[in-house]
Formats: sequence, C-alpha cells, structure tokens
Amino acid sequence: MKPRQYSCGLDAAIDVIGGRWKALILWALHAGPLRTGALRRSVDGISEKMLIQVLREMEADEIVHREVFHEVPPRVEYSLTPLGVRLNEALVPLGDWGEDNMRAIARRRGVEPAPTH
Amino acid sequence: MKPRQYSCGLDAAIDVIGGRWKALILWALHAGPLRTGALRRSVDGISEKMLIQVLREMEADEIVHREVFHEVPPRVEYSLTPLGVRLNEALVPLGDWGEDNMRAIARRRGVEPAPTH
DNA sequence: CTGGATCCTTACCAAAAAGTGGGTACCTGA
DNA sequence: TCAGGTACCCACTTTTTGGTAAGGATCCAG
Repeated sequence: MKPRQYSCGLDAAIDVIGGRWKALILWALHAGPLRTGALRRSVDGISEKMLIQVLREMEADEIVHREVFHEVPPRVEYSLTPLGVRLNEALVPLGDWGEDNMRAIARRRGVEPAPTH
Repeated sequence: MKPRQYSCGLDAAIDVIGGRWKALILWALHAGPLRTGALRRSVDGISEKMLIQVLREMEADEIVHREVFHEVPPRVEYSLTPLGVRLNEALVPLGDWGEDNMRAIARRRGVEPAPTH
C-alpha cells in the first residue's frame, strides 16, 4: 500500500526494504556479488520466482546492481550499489536488535529461532 | 508469510516491524506515551481500525505497552517498552538513510517526498 | 432524548505480496 | 533425441495486509 507522501525518512526506507525477502537478499549480498543460483541458495526458503521478482524491484530502487555476462551457461551477477551498501550498514543495528531478542521474538510468533552462529 | 524458522536477527526484526504502519507508530511513540487519538493524529493517513489493530500486534510483540485508565471519557495510553525503546534506537540509522536518499526514493516510487523539517 | 468525548469491534471487501506450476531461452554432452 | 547447466517469464491462485462502513461501549452536558 503505497503512501501518497512519505511522512519521514523511516517511512521511505521501510518502503524500500518492505516485504519478506528484501532485507535478507540485501544481507546475502553484503559479502560480495553473487549469481542468481548462489543467491537462491543463500536465502533459505525463497523460490526462484520470488528471488528474481524481488531482485528486479531492488534493481529499480537502485540498491542492487545487475550485471549480465554474455556466456553460456547464462550468468547474471547481482551486487550492492553504493546506496545498497549504505542501506546494509544502516540495517546492522536492526539485525543486532533482532539477534539480541531472537528467542523472545520467535516464541511470541510461533517461529523457530535462527540457529546460533 | 511467516517463516518457519528465522534465518538471522534481521529476519526476526523485519518480522516485528513489517507492514506499513509499525515503524511509524514506533517512531510516534519515541518522544513519550500517547493516547489512541493523539497517536492517530501523529500518524498521517492511518485509520482508527488499522491503528488499533497494529497496536494490538505490537503489544503482543511486547514492544509497546498499553495502559487502560479507568476514566471517562475512556483513556488508553500507549508507550514503548524497554524493548521498543531499543528497537527505536536501532531504527535511527535506517531513518537517516531514508532521509539522506529521500528524493531519489520518492521519485523512483512515484511518491511525494516527505516535507523537510 | 441528542450530541459530544474517548476507544474499540465486526463484517466485508480491496489491494498487495507471495506462492505454484508450467513454460521459455542460451548452450553442451552422451 | 534426452539430460544437464544457467536464468527468467507467464498465468493463475493463495495468503496477508490494509481499508471502509457500521456498529458498540463508558459517560457527561444541553
């Protein structure tokens, strides 16, 4: 549901990373560029369809860069733009908060906590 | 779409603040407790129904505290829990990122940028 | 009685997001 | 030909989130 006007920076940012998969994809790319297949394996539970759909959206938002290599088998590589890198940096405290409170969040929502690493 | 297992802290956090309204409500409460009506006026565009629905979810997630004052007219006050305070702190960098990139985000998504303050 | 204050619930619908299944393209090798 | 590799698209369905409208409760004042 797109607001007609953002009320603040947080409103805009939430719009960019909203949905189930975007933040996870962003994080999967933080260590470096990945091809479609590698990305899919990095993001547990995502379907190829959703992966490609969401990557296209992120590309349109210019937080992700998509590079096509003309070779066979086809090879497409996704990487963070500088904007995406800064977004990922901004997401670190949020990820930490989630980590710190993982067990409680998971319990309240009836979800398994993330494996410890 | 609830994951059966969180993959990391960020996954859990995104689950907690997901949707159009939660982050905005969290932010509205950062300066102090607010009654339902005041909250509704603080969060542009939200309907009473959505406000109450989302507040109930946030209460269940224990990021928001709901206090009923037995008086007339009825008065219910919402405030951040310590967990909610820390979540708000974790959202600051994300809000800053959104502010820094407001015009570009708004343009790409066909939304009006937030008024400058 | 009606109108006002406050807060909340329900029924139903709309819109958006996510998912499933089928298919396509480029090729190579057996 | 079939099987494998890679990446992607489309049609349709399901699920989730958000929205509208109507109703309710507690009271007080005119």
